[in-house]
Parts: sequence; structure tokens; C-alpha cells
Amino acid sequence: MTSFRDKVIEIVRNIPRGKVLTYSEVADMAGNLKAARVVGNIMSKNTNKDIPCHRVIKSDMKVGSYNGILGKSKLDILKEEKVLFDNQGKVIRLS
DNA sequence: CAGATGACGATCA
DNA sequence: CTGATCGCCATCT
Repeated sequence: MTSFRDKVIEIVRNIPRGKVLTYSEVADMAGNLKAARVVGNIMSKNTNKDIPCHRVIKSDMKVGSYNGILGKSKLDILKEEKVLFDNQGKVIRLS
């Protein structure tokens, strides 16, 4: 059966390069708006490099945490993906 | 099955 | 803006 976890995995896996989604957005798409925390919990235990878990940020637009499976900090990876940041370390979306 | 956990979120100081 | 507190919920042990 498709657990909440599986949906989250699939959603995150489909995030295109250079784009980011918030934990609450992913949680919402997976079926539970209030489960943003669960999304993070799942990502933290996921070690599959096939999943761009670094493209998931907080609803505040701050990067949040990262397990470092790719050997780089989340912030650096996003910068490599051409994602823009302001002086407060927040992500700037190009609408 | 029950309790603990945490890559979060909103609110208050 | 920064930091602390409380609330939320699927997973893990």
C-alpha cells in the first residue's frame, strides 16, 4: 500500500533541478498539510541519492537541515542548482 | 501495541 | 530578526 512515506518519496523525487518545495507543501501534496514534520523525519532516514531531498526547504524559505548524503551542505547544493538566496539565508523563488 | 522521535510550523517575547 | 515554547503526526524501536 502507498504509505504517506512512499508518497513523499515520490513527490520529492519529481522535484526538477533548480526548483524547491517546502516541507509543508510536500506534506500537503502527500495528503496531510500538518505533517510537515513527518516529511523531514522521513528524509532524515532516507539515504537514497536518487532523491533530491536537498530541494525541500522550510516554509520560512530557510534551508533547514540536511543529512549530507551527497557530501555537501544543503545550502551549497542549492546554490549549485542556481537557486537564489537573500542576505538572511532565505531562498528566493522566481515565481 | 505504546512510547519516543524529529531535515517542521505558528506564535510570543 | 533571533530564540524559546507548544502543537502536530507518521515512523521507528
